[in-house]
Amino acid sequence: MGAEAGGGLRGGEAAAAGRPRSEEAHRAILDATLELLLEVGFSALTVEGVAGRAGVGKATIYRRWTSKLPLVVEAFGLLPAFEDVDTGTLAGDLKAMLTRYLEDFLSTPLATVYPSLVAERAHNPELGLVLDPVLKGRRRPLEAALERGVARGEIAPGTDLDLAADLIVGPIAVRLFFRGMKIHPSLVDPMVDLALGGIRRAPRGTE
Amino acid sequence: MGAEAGGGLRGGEAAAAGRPRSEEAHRAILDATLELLLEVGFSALTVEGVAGRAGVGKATIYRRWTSKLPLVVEAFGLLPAFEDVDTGTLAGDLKAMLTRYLEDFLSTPLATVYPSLVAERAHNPELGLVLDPVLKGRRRPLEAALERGVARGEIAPGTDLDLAADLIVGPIAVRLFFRGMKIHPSLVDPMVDLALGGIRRAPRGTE
DNA sequence: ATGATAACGAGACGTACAGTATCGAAATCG
DNA sequence: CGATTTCGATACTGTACGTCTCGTTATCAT
Repeated sequence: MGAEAGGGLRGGEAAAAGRPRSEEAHRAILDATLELLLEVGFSALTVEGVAGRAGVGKATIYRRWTSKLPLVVEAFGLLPAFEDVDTGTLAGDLKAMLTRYLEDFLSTPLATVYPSLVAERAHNPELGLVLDPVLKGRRRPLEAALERGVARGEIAPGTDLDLAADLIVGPIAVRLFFRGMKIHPSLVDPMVDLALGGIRRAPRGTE
Repeated sequence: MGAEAGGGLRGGEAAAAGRPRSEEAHRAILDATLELLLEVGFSALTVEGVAGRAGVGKATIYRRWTSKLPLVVEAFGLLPAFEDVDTGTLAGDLKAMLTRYLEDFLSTPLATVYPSLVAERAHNPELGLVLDPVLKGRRRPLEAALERGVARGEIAPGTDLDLAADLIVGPIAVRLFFRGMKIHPSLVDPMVDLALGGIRRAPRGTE
C-alpha cells in the first residue's frame, strides 16, 4: 500500500505532478494509530482521533486508506510477530519463540488488535484478502521451526505441519483471547511438551 | 390464586406497582438480535435496527440492557454450545461433540458473535465479568468428557484437564476464527487424535 | 370503580463520528 | 512562472447512539 513519497522522485514510477505525499505524515498517522490502539483499543479508535493525534487532516488519512480498517491492518503489520530462534532442538525453539512472543503481547497493542481484526474478518470477507497474507507471514517462523524438526528427525516426515502449528499455538490463543487469561511464562514449557507429545507420534494423522 | 394474565406475576419478588415488563417484548428483542447478528454481524448491528425488527421502542431495549453489548451477551447465551455425548470412549466422545458443534457454526450466528465478544472483552474488563461465566458453562461438557476419560483410565490421573481441553479446541479455534478457514468434518478425527496423542502420554506435563 | 404507577411504541433531540467536499497555503513539476 | 497535487483545517451530510418526552395501556392498592 504505502507508496514511496516525500523526497523527490517516485522510484521507477513516472514522476507525478504536484506536491508529493508527505512520508512524515504517513509515519505520524501509523504511529498515532498504534498509540491509540494501545490506549483505547480497536472499537473505540476513531479516524478523527488519529488525525488529531497525528496533527493531520482527516482527508490526508482518507487519501491513503479507504477506512479505519485497512489503516489498522497496516499498523498491525508493524507489530512484532514470531521471531525465529534456533536452539538446536524443536522443543527449545518453540519454547523460546513462544516465550518471546508472549512478552510482545504485554508491550504492544497486539492483544487488542489481533482479536479485533479477526472478529471483523468474520463478517467481512474483503478484510480477509488483506489480512490473511499478513497473518501467514507472521506464522512463517513457526513453520520453519517445525520444518527443522522434521530435518532433525524429531518429527516423522509426512506429518501435517500446518495442523501441528495450530496445535501448538491453539492453547495459547484460546487462553489469551477467548478466556482472557494471563499466561505465566512457566506455563509455556508444559504447553509445548503436551502438544509435542501428540505431534511426535503422528506419522500420518489420518486415524 | 390469581391466574397470571399477560405479563404474569413476579416470582417471589414483591409485586411492583405499575405495568409489568412485557415478556413478549423481551423475547422479540432477543429473537431480532439473533436474526440480525446472523444477517449483518456484530459490528453492523444497531440497537435501532433491533428495535425496528422487534417492533419495539428503543427505550424498551435500554430499559433492560444498558447497551448493545450486554444485549448481545444475553442473546449469545441462547446459542448452542457443546452438547455432551457419551459414546464409551474418549476419542469417540470428543469427535462426536466437536462434529456437532461445528455444525452449529453453520446454522447460527456463533461464528460472528463469538469472536466479536472476545475482541470486545480484550479492552473491556467489565464485559469479562458477564461473559466468562457464560463461556465457562459452554465448556463444561468438554471437561465432563475428559473426566470420564480419566475414570476410564484413558487419561493418566493428575493430568491438567483444563489445559487438555484447550489443546483440543485450540486448533479448531485457530482455524475457524484466526485463519478464517472452513473445517471439513473429515478433519475432526485427525485433529482429535493428534491432540489426544499428547494428552494420553502426559502424566505430569514436565517431561 | 378509581387513581397511582410504570412500562409500552413512537419518535424528537443533542452528541459523536464517518466519510466527502472545500478552503487557502505549500511543494514540486515542466 | 503556471499547472498540479498535497497539505492542515474545517464545514457539511448522514447515521447511530443514548436520553427524553409524548399519549397510551396494564397492573396494583384502595
